[in-house]
Amino acid sequence: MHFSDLSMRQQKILRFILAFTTSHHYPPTIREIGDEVGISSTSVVNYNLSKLEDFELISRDREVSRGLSLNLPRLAEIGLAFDEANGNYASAMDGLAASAENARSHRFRIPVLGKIAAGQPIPVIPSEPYDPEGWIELTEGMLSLPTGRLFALRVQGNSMIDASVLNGDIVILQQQETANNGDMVAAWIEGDEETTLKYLRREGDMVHLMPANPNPEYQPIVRPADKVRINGKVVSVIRML
Amino acid sequence: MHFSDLSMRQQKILRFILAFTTSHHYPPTIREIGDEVGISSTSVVNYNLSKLEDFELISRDREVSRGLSLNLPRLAEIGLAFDEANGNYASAMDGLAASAENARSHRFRIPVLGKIAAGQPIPVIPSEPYDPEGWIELTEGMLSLPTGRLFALRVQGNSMIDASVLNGDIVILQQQETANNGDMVAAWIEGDEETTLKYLRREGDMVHLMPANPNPEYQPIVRPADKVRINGKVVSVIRML
DNA sequence: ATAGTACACGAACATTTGTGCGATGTCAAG
DNA sequence: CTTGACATCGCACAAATGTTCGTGTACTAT
Repeated sequence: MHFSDLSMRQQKILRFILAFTTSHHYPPTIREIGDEVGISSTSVVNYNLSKLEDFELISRDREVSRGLSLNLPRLAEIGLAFDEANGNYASAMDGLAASAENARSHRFRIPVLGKIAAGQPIPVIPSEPYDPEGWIELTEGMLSLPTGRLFALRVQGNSMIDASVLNGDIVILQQQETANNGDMVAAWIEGDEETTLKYLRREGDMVHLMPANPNPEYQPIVRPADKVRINGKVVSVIRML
Repeated sequence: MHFSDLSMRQQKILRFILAFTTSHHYPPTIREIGDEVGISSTSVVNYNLSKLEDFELISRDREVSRGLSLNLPRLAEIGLAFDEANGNYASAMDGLAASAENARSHRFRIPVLGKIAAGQPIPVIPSEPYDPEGWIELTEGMLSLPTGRLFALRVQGNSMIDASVLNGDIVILQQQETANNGDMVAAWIEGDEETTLKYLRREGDMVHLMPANPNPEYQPIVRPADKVRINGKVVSVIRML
């Protein structure tokens, strides 16, 4: 299951819910979704919403207005794709007050999507739907890189301790399918069905995911390149004490 | 303006909104609030909600179901006492001035005031944020609700490398005159006329400022307590790669 | 006393908003 | 060609939900 496996409408719906929820602090209605995604019938939105619920990408409270919430950790798992043009996913939507508010400010709003294992990778990231604890906002000069497609994860485990990334830290990643040797990346390992935070190293057709911890308990993970999918590259680390 | 200045109903309403939003991931309706707080009339809830909006403690979207959201930074400012029954954030805090002049947006704006040495002297930390070289914005849950003014500094030097604070990192500090043993603090050393970033340790009348670097080049600084002034305590570390 | 203000109540009202259902189009399997 | 799962559309309906308004009470200032 990958984000791109979803229908275009479902992808748009997810992106819209994320953008809307982030800027409004409450979820959108069926009609608001329909208007934005270009679905005239509320029942079609409802239909797709139910599909997304089957995939556990959202959860719904029936008969409750705006009774839905994103399962952001799961979204991160399947590789939510951000809007290319605007970089910032939050301004992906047009015609909303949100985008207007966003357009004039040179800020990066970054969702904290969930946790990532740095250590013994955990099979499935335990997830609660939309965690309101999570979004951070940085201003222009704070990030040097082309601003775009950013998301954040909370680190679990100590495998990257030598890279000064500790258990509990938040890493900000730039969403990308490829990365260079030496980059710290979030990688999905097919077969193992797990995501982990490691240094990337390529050797021929093999990909080495290198921990940064001298303890022998942490060993490199070596896999064929086609069994590893890069979710993003770490561009920033944040720690709360 | 303090939290306890609000009417009991308004206090209850705020606590309920917080509890409800936390557990449902969307805000409550007027009637849900009324039921919980013990208000039979929806108009009374509406009335009090409008009051709270005047105080900028919440923001509302008119004619929108569940169209309200808490202004957490402002809430922290006025010292919201959380409900023990609901578990979270049970500690009573006496919030003081934070930097939340942008009340509608529910964000913490943190000025980056300058550099701090891990071994080098730097100028005083101004009590009035002026001419920051930049600023960072974090939102609501990113920081455990601050009880004081926040500011940020850019780290120079490697004396705290063992604490995973590297050269070039940005540390966010909470302004306070005192700190506990083990806290990482920015301290002004009288006589030396310099500010430095170190771990704090008290021993009798002496204050030890401990580096976190095994290299013998970095030595603890030991001074009489009255020669050391704490400028703030590190609550967060940010690193850009 | 009189007027004014803040707060509260309840009921009627007007939207907003989720749900249900019949009809249509597509496409691949039988 | 027929069948049937998918996905879509439009529309009617009912429930959920914000708004308005007339009334009442208590307290304050004039």
